[in-house]
Amino acid sequence: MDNLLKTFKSLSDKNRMRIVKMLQVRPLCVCEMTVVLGLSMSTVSAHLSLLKSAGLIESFKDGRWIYYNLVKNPTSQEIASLLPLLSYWLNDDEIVKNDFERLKTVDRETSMSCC
Amino acid sequence: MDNLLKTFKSLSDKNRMRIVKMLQVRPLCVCEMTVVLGLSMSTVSAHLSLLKSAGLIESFKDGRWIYYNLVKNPTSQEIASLLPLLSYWLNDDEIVKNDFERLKTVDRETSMSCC
DNA sequence: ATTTCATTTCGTTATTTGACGAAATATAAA
DNA sequence: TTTATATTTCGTCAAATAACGAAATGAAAT
Repeated sequence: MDNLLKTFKSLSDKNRMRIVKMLQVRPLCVCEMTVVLGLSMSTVSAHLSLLKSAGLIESFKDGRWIYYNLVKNPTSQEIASLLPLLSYWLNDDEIVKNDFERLKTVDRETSMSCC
Repeated sequence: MDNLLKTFKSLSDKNRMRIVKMLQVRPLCVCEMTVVLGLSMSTVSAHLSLLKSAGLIESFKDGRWIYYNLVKNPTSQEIASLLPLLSYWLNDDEIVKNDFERLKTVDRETSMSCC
């Protein structure tokens, strides 16, 4: 039960939910998320480590950056069921829509570099 | 987004999850849950009011008692999707199995009365 | 090897949360 | 109407959580 509770807990914070929704768009590095969320890097990093430990996201390295994305192979049936549901949910939410818009302007690799 | 966060938050506490799982068996009054959970009535009452405010459970009166059960008509698509999943999950969990067993012995209306 | 810079870890602080018992409320029985 | 009892509300306290800046870490570039 602890694993499932951890998963729900990781999804019950507004900023972590925004992170999950943003990662449905594309993999992101910490600095990009920092810009969209308006939080400090240490705070975003803590949220990411919590989501990772809950089994919802994973990371890979690209040069000096660490990119995060939603897990490709969930470690539990619960997460495998929740992730698809989460992509249907909240797409009409104003904050989420705004994050999606801002994500377009915050791309480290192209135009507006954030870090 | 706040409603969904509230739903997830209500599901990220061990005792509230045990309550949800117990209510999958049958409607229960506060005193019955108190016995199984080993918590004070005020604590159980607080958990119930949180689950109710999240839209997961509802209540009805029967004499001097107030019975709680899972909502028949969820107020959101999210809850409508989550409730069926929750009945598949955690049925092999030791704590949940133990609660199920104890529920059989704690029936206010028959044999062992708890309150 | 040193510098640079993205990220994580650490220490601190304010807020939220879960627990309790006591008091208040409500409702059925006497 | 008074009594009995199930439930909720209130006040309190300890523990968990989310935020920050500063310092530490790690990996690529010079």
